[in-house]
Amino acid sequence: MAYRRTPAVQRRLEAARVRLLDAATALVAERGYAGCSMAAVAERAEVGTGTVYRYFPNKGELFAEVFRNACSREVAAATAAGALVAADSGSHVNAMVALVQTFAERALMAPTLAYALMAEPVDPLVDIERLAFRESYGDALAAGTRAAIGAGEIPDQDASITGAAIVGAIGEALIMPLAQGSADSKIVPALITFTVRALGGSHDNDTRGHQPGSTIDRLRRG
Amino acid sequence: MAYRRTPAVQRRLEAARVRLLDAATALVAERGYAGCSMAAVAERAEVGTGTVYRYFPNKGELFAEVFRNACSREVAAATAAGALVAADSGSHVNAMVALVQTFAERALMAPTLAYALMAEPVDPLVDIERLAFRESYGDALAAGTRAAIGAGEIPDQDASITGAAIVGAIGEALIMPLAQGSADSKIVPALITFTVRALGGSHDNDTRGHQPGSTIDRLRRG
DNA sequence: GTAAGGACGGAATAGCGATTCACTTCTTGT
DNA sequence: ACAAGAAGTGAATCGCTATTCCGTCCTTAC
Repeated sequence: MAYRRTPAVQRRLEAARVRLLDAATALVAERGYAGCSMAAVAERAEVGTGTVYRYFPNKGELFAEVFRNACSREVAAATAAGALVAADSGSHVNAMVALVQTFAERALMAPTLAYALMAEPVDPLVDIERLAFRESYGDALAAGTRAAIGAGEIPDQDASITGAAIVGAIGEALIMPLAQGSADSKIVPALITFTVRALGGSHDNDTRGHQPGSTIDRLRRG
Repeated sequence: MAYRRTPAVQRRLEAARVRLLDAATALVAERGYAGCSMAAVAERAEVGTGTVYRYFPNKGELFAEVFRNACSREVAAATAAGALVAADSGSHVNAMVALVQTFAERALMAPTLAYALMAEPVDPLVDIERLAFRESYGDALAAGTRAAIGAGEIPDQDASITGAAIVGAIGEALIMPLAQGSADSKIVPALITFTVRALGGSHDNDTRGHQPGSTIDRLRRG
């Protein structure tokens, strides 16, 4: 009984785990899930293939965690942008516009990752995370919709359906640009108009707080 | 040189090909793509596994054709419904409503197939057909949008983006019901309202020609 | 009837990447 | 320095199913 897991080792192990997650995330962002064999992840993290299995029971679990992290980062950024604008402008519709805009711009900025998160064929285990991702976005939008209804900004409607529909609309409209790489600059304004109309509201073309380096700008850039 | 492919044989071969396509289609509709091994298709069509390869070079090609057929059937039904209403009511917005409604109702009626066509992870070769499917729908909706803009029914907008966004909205809002099987009856009206608002138009709640057995009813069911 | 040329069947194979495992290397406490 | 026990390694294995292969069975023309 000579080997005790000392704090230093514990830290090294945790660091290795993080390195594996980072390697996997980077690979997805670069090549998509298709380019992510376990061997490639191991190589990128500079460990042996077998080592990966000392940290994750199988590929599905590893990438489920990768997707979970990436998704929650995205949702957090978008909802934070929405909350910021809600507090700042007092308009729930404006808040939803900010949310949608942040979602779309971040997706266009990291197209391969966005495609993987939204549409690429992957593991069933990972699909669950993707579903959760879309659901989280939908929920955030549904919450905004409810708030806007409550404030009388938009007509009464089934907020859950509206939320899901907006997620789908944004996602679908982005997929073609994402698949190619041609980020048409007019797509985001068009989607914002679409969203606001679909909600049944109106929105002042608010530009407060959109200076480079502002909080909301940082949220959009990630 | 004794065996010439006689017309009778030719017909038998074509029939066998159709039987294979039908078997594959039925399997997709019943169990989804996941339940479609080549062996299962062969068994269902009552031929040996190897025989399948006398008709299709590989699995991807077989299912690409299956998807292509199913997709064009769906798109044809929806666009026909739209055209019918356009001619009947003179309103392009009403036509788009009919298109969306037909799309959604048919999807809810054949949920496993709809899920496979829209969202299930499949072969890359098949993915191309799926993309084409969504694109066809988007194009049909974009055409309707353009017509409605031209007729002054709705404000000017990028019709391609609007078309794609509507496809995405409908698809996403349907996926959860499809994944489960709970076809909430209020989802279709909600999606219609969403669509009309997003277009920026209004629509009279037209019920002409919606009697059971009418042409449009047949399009929706068929 | 029969030989040529296909068509069919389904067991055997191939290929691919996830996963394992027997071994090496490292860390720790004495 | 040493032994116990972990952690790391990567070649070998496994599992799965698409695909091939070759013997058998049909169809045709004479």
